[in-house]
Amino acid sequence: MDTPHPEPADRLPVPPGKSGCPINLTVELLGDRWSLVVLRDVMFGGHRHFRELLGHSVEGIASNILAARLTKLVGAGLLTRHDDPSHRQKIEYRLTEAAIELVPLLTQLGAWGARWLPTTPELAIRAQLLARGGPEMGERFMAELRATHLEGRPLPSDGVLAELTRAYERAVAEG
Amino acid sequence: MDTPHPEPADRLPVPPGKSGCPINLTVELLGDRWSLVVLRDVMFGGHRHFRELLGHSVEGIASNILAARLTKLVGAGLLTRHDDPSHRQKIEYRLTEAAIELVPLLTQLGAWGARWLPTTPELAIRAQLLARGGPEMGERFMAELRATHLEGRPLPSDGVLAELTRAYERAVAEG
DNA sequence: ATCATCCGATTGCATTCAACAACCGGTGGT
DNA sequence: ACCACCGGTTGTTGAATGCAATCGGATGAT
Repeated sequence: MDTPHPEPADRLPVPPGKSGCPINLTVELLGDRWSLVVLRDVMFGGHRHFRELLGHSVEGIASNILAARLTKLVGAGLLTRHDDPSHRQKIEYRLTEAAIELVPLLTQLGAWGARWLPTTPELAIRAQLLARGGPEMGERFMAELRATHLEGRPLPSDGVLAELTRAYERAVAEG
Repeated sequence: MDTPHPEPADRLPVPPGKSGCPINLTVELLGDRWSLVVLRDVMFGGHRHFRELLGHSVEGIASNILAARLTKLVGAGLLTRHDDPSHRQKIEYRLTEAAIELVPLLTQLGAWGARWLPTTPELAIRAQLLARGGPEMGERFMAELRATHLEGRPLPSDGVLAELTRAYERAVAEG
């Protein structure tokens, strides 16, 4: 659980004998079976609690893996832990700015998968819609995420996420 | 080594009991410690042979892992194997169109890493340059890769890759 | 006060994956 | 004949992952 720093400012802490290549370091941090899937569920699914993430994910992550990933992501500065007023031992996980800036990456990931892999059509629609929206749509989405995760404001019902969700539900209804 | 099909056209082979989410399927395929690093070395390093990939990578992949990844990537339709005329048992690995279309993803990966992780400054420069070039630069780079990997033409000395390499070497010399 | 339920995890166990080092047979140049 | 090079393979070890069962504390209804 050695964590890279979450601060973009300080350069040159320099890795010991490792690589230092941006692609390699990112893969080292996020290149496993679950990290990005968990972040996807927090971003697009709006799930902020352990049980939500455990159950509502389509893939069925094991609870020990989820716990390990959450700890790692918090340590890496991609998630923050907060007490939930409604239940003393309930914990809320929120995205940090670093995680929110993964939106373009997740977008590309989804777009590529929708293009080259045998995806479920209804699920592919969201990815395609977001990719087709371009950087402008990505920025709007990131602004929404900042508002809800960083400033605690409610999600707009006319926002990007709402639009994506509606498109998905429409596809499910039609299909 | 069960491989998803490399054809974008045929939809609806539908995964058996799995997920179907574009992000999840892409993570399932590429979300490990080495797959993207190998592709990075083929794309940016121009390495097409086993020994090159084994030695010239900064990270030092083990030979058995490299062999396994190459087989997997070929099976997944991201690389193709070709005999090398210069040596009967030399094998050349070339990028496919599917792999070339990972350029935007690799770009985002590098940009995010350069922004949020303790990268080596000289290596970060390439990532930042490519990201700053936007989709237009990405397209030019992809065109270069198609020319060399798909059509067998030589790399232009005034191309994107040459420019990135020069920027890197300049940074090394100055630093 | 009791009890079922929900909360974020933890434990134990089996399987898979990655790292490391040694080695293989075929090839090509000298 | 020699030897460096070619794309791998083999064997071993420790780490990561997947799965099922379970934990102790908190909560709410009865």
